[in-house]
Amino acid sequence: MYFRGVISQSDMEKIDKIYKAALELFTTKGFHGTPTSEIAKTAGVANGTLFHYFKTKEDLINSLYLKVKNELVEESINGIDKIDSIKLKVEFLWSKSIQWAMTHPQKLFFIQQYMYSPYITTNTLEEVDKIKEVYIKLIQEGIKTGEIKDVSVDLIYILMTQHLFGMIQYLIMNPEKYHNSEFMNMSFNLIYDILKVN
Amino acid sequence: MYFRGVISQSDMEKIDKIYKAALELFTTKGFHGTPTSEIAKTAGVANGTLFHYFKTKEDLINSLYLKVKNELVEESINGIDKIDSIKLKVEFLWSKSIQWAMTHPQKLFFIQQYMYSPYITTNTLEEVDKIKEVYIKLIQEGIKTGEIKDVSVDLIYILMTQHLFGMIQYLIMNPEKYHNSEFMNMSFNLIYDILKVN
DNA sequence: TAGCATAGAGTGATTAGTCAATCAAAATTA
DNA sequence: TAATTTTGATTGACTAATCACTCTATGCTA
Repeated sequence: MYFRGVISQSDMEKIDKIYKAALELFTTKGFHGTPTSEIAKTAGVANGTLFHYFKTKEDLINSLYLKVKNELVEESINGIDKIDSIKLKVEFLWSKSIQWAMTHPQKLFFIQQYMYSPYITTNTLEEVDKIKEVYIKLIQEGIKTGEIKDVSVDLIYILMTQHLFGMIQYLIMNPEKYHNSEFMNMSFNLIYDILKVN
Repeated sequence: MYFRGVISQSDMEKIDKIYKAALELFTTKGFHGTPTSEIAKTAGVANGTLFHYFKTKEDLINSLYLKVKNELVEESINGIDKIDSIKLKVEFLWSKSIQWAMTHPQKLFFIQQYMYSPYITTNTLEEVDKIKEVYIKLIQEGIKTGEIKDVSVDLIYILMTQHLFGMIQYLIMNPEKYHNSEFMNMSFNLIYDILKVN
């Protein structure tokens, strides 16, 4: 987001409306498929107002990504320091991420859509590695204590993330499983069995 | 692809040149970022020729996807019937897929780019379920014989695919590991340990 | 009244797709 | 075989539409 000066309450409301409209339209019609004019119209502001808050369309896309991804990070991390065991910490992150994705499926889809688009700038990518850091530290700690296999940290991180995405994909198609605690328990063990030292 | 009449050798050559140019440009500049005019220019044909073979730009994108995905399917499946054990069959598919991805990283990137874009039509998706069928049958057989865990077939399929994508992502970033057979062996066991009944 | 937010018509650039003209090769005729 | 006609591929200038972004006039608030 691009802005010079103090951001007032009414600014924030307007910006939020633009974000909301953009998220809705991007996920249903794609980045290219949504003209800025339609975003403005859906948000209930004039075309010019959109460009008052965002330098370009690309700026809007990148800002929205940062906002959404940040939301995911905050909600997943919040409260983790109260937990002691490494396994429980990993499980905490795991279930919080799933919880977030199940309550905001559109936002998850946006993240994926963005990740595989040519809009990503190294700049944006770097800003977002907070959650990766948390995972990486956990994994490293686990390797040190001997709880987690001594395999490349990067590999473990990628596999966890991909496994998580897969599980969410399945849950979105079979939402009743999400409320089946036996299933959810098993689903975590499926991935943790890979990581843990037998 | 859209065409009326017999497709000659020279047609195929032209079409291939268009596909090649499109793949190159789409993966580096995105679907929206590449004008059809540039595809035609790169392919060395006139603008009108492109539209002679493909009804619309979207038709080109979808056709290219089908072609690439089909290539992956064919190369992964070819020879699998000579193998007996289920585990070895799964491993065969697994390593063939990785092999293909490592020799055609651009095509893999295109597949992912497409999967998370709004160009997918149900039509296209259905046409592409051939490889899924092979996997699904293998999994079902494995469940019946007791070799594979009795979990939802769809879930197992999604997890395998995601795990595979993750592994490829890692290998592309660390290509030296691809030639390390100890690593490659371990990488397969990582996923098979999830599936197999202990 | 000063200063910033908002509006929305306007602009210039871009692009998917068209179409009438051209060309090459195959088919037909002499 | 040579001349002529037919067929369909190929071309690229052109068009109609779209879109990101600008700009100036107006509104609002402190």
